[in-house]
Amino acid sequence: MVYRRTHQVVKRLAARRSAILAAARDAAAESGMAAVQIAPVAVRANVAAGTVYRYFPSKADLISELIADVSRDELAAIRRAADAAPGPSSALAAAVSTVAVHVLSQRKLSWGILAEPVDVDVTESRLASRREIAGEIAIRIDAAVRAGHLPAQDTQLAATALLGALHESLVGPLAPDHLDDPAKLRDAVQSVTLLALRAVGVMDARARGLVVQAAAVPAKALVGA
Amino acid sequence: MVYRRTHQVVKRLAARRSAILAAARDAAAESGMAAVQIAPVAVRANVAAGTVYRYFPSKADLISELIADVSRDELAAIRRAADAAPGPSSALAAAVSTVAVHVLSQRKLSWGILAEPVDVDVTESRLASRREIAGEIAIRIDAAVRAGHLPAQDTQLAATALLGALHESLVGPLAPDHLDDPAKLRDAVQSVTLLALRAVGVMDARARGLVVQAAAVPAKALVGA
DNA sequence: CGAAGAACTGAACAACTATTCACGGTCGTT
DNA sequence: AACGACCGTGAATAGTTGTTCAGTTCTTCG
Repeated sequence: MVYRRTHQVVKRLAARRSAILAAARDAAAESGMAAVQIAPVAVRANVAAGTVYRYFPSKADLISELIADVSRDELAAIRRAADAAPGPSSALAAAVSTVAVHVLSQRKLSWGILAEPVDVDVTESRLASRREIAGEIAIRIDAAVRAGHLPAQDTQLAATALLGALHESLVGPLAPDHLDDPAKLRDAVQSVTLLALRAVGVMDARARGLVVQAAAVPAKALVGA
Repeated sequence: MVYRRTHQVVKRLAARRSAILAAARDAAAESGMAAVQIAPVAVRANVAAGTVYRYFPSKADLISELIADVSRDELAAIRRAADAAPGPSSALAAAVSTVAVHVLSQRKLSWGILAEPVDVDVTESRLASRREIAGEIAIRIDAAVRAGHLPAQDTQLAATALLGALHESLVGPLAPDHLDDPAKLRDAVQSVTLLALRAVGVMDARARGLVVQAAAVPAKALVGA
């Protein structure tokens, strides 16, 4: 009666778990959150429906973890971009651009993570996700304020507003469909970044410069996606 | 076999219809969209569940009409406020402030109308609602651009972004709960209006002036609500 | 008043999916 | 190899609500 999981088994279990999460992610990216149903996800992951419940207590947990995963990726990308920037204002511009590029390169998935109706309650994880990302943006705004590049303001509120602007204009239902044209995608990223920077108080002329710099790097990622 | 609806009956039918819509609206305002279920709404409206289907083909139609109704009210308020303003920039500021005040004075309802998950598909009516309101804001931005008060820009994109910023920061899940303090409410309206005006290119100093003016009128509405 | 049509009722129905669980297969220890 | 524990299966279950409809009540008009 002494059964211990061998390293091999542990690895296989972890792989299954990832496969299920990946299947959920793929389903969401392809057909939206409504397509993330236990049975289809299980098929995609090459397991039976019941197996999903060996790894996730409920559908809500599965989707919550999916949301957390995607957020983690995005947060890391934002930090990377911002940390690589030469100064606080550039960092802010880079952070904003990165968010824009990310949501645009995975519009359906982003929409699913952010706001698409789901039949189970995932408000908690969505809230956590936004809080983290808004917090990161707030930090960058704060740095720019302290550097004297921006007027004093409620940075948390500003960060939240910026995220709302990005999401609504790029992945919301009103967002235009310029998926066909890479040039238009870049334009959209730049326009929205410009709006965001001006919103927190960057002067128009300076903002335009920052936007061009910030757009240079992630533009590649966008084309590649 | 000549049965004709008497004026009295027509009026009663219309009243019932309104009662059902009002019941739905109340339910949404009180407990969110999840509470807008046929049976409870019917009880609220003092009719049987089946009766609801004499007036609305399906739950989706009921909710769509609810969304359209609320949007109509908001749109009218925006137009009224903007038209009463002395100039294009003031009009824009007034429009933005009005949206802010409206969503804050009915947070739960606004959230329900805008983005709260619903089990039936209402994307169409939500889209129409946003399109109308964003269009109105776009018109005001355009006017300010043509008056030379703002730099040239994609007004539709800008309007969408502004709405996103307002909604996310005031009624989104990350919005702080300052329902308790009227002063903080006014602060929030002003802060967000300021962000919005700067976003489209109003200079900081001028924007601050516009915000104070625009806040003066609707502030009363907010206190009254 | 009475017949015919319209409106209303609310209990029964239907459809959709998350979740369960008894069974069979696989893995680890002795 | 044998045994026990765990892992995987997928058909059956269950709970939730929108929707229907046969019967009842109300309204109109000859």
